[in-house]
Amino acid sequence: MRMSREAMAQHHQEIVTAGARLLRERGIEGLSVADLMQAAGLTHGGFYRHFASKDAFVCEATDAAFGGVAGMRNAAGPDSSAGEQLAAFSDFYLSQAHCGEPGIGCPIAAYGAEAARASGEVRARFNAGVEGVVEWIAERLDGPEVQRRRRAAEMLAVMVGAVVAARAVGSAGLTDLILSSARQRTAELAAAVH
Amino acid sequence: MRMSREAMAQHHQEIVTAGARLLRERGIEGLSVADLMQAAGLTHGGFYRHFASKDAFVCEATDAAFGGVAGMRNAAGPDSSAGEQLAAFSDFYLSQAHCGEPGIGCPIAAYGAEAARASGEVRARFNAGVEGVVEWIAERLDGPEVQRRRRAAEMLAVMVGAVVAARAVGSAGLTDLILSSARQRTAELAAAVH
DNA sequence: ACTGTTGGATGATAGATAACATCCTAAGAG
DNA sequence: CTCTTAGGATGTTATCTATCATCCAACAGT
Repeated sequence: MRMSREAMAQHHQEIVTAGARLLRERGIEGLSVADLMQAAGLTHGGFYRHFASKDAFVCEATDAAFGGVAGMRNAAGPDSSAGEQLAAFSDFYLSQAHCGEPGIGCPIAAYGAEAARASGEVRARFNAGVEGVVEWIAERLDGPEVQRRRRAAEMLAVMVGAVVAARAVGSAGLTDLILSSARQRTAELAAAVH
Repeated sequence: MRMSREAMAQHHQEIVTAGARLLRERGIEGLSVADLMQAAGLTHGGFYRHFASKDAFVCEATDAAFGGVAGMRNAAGPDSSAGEQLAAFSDFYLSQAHCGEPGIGCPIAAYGAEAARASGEVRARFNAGVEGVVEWIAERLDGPEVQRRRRAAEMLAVMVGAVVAARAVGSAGLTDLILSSARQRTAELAAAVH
């Protein structure tokens, strides 16, 4: 059943979109090609007309997931001040909502550990993604370039670690403690901005 | 080939020890029962004489892995000051060595994200493990109980996030930036100790 | 006899291919 | 420019092989 060029592109898009979510929900090894294609409304056989391998799909879906992070960064709107943008970003990142819905959240927290043992291509996408986040944060901080990057990296680390730890523990009290202490630190870091 | 009672206990111990390492190296879904038993010097068939299920094994191995973290915390020796103990812990945690050898490192950074979607039993072990680390750090900080726990939670978060992010990116420069900025922050946090 | 180990069996599921049906697209004829 | 047609792109179903967790019967040391 050959489809039109647009239909094909749309299917590709749907696979990547659904995949970017499922990848964050279930991890790389936890997501099967069959489940992925079913989520996209297709059957598993057609997968390899869109991707050379599962790994190639993971690369594309990872890019899409980091693109979602970019959207999350712009939640405060482009007209807001740097401080407001940072606050909106870290507030959402460190929210219970983000912890509860990994599928729409940060790929680093969702499957960064798995990506560390993935192919070089996947790691390259993560490298670019992490670099992008650090740069975006650094642009919104004050001070000399080097210090801004250092503080941006620290901010990313607290956020990622807090969400990973908060998701791993079951107790609500511990989750709150971790998230709120991280929120406090990100607020401090973002305090001195232009 | 029946073995003595001690040999049986020793085998159990070997499975758990080898498993605690492999679990951190490959993740829960990335580790097969057959590989695990082979690493322990046994064949796959006997696994279920030691554990009711793979999940039960993951629980025990997770406890063992957190036990390894406790050993890592005592690297500075019990005679050192609180500040020295904290510094030794965070210095190792945020070292290239720890990033390069997940098998002997922190289970939260290694498979915390996977644990978040694991069974309630596994999550309970993580809860206890994380609580233990936070408590250990908090005991070595100064100030009122509540603030100590907050700072301890923040410290754990930066460390976990830094290692997860550092492992996920390939570039040495980015890894260094992340680890060193986290080291700087843990040093600040540990500065005011008794 | 009991119990832990072995090696193999089992059924499920994984990623990846193949044969086949469909029908879009581009090239050439008029 | 329009119509036709050959060829290839795209999706479906069925299937392959490997591997997974789990279980079991036979063996062997206590």
